Amino acid sequence: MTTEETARAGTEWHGEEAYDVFARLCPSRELFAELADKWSMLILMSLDACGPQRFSELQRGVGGVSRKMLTQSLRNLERSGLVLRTVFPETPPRVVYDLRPLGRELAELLSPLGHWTERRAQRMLAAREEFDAAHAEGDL
Amino acid sequence: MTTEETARAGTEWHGEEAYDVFARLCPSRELFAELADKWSMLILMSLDACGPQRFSELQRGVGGVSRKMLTQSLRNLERSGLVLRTVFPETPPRVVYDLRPLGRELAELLSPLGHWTERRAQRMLAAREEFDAAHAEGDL
DNA sequence: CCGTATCCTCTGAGATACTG
DNA sequence: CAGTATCTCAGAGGATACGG
Repeated sequence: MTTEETARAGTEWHGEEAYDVFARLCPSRELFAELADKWSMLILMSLDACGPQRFSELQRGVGGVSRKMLTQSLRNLERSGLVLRTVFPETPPRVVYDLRPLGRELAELLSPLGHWTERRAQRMLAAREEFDAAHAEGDL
Repeated sequence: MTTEETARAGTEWHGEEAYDVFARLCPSRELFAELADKWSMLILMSLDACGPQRFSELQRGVGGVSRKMLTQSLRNLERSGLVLRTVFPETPPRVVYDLRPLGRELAELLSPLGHWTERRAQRMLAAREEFDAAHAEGDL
């Protein structure tokens, strides 16, 4: 039995044990669930690819995100120490978001994921068609 | 303007252009949204870490997942060509899930994410407390 | 410009019970 | 064992309007 498997023997997490994202009650799972989110990931990737950005820039950059979800996701990321929010008290106000070191670490793991998805999109779409075709037969 | 930024000038995607996860209407975005999901990611990570597994093994491995969500996520992953489902026609039936090459590629990008979360959990939790404390002041 | 507050809709997801 | 089907409900998330 490997270390990995040992750590996962039970998935209840009764404290004392090491952090384990597979364990339902482990704090790291809650964090993981928050980060394993479409909007959060795209925001971090956008900040990684394009550098510091204003709120409205982010909204344009992350296509389809509503102000509500953008605000909400940014707050979570800020709260967990991944993103830095800086307000310039001008009129009209200017607010700039940037990655903090922790966020940059994560973004650098995330960006390859985005690129991989783009690179393999064709292949996955083909697989889908095949799958759908194969399963249409059975349902005639 | 970098290539990256050029590709993201508009986020509408009118076909013809390269795949772009930041574009709301790009097919790669739909794929990304499906993969940027707690359960899908944990399933791929579990298959990566522990090898081929049966349905019930996966359910135990991925703590807290319901049969419904497990089935649903596995179907999606199978449909997109990431996971292979093999049925052994015995009684009782045995069904084994494994990574296909495409899924293994992805899983190898995902697993570091899980480990990163576990490694940095403490730090993120500390940041949260700090944030919450700082914002409790203002709300007195 | 950068949000917050409110309303409203729709689906994500658990619980439960049934099938091959 | 490995699912499918149905019901149910909370909460995700969009639209809109207002505030600093």
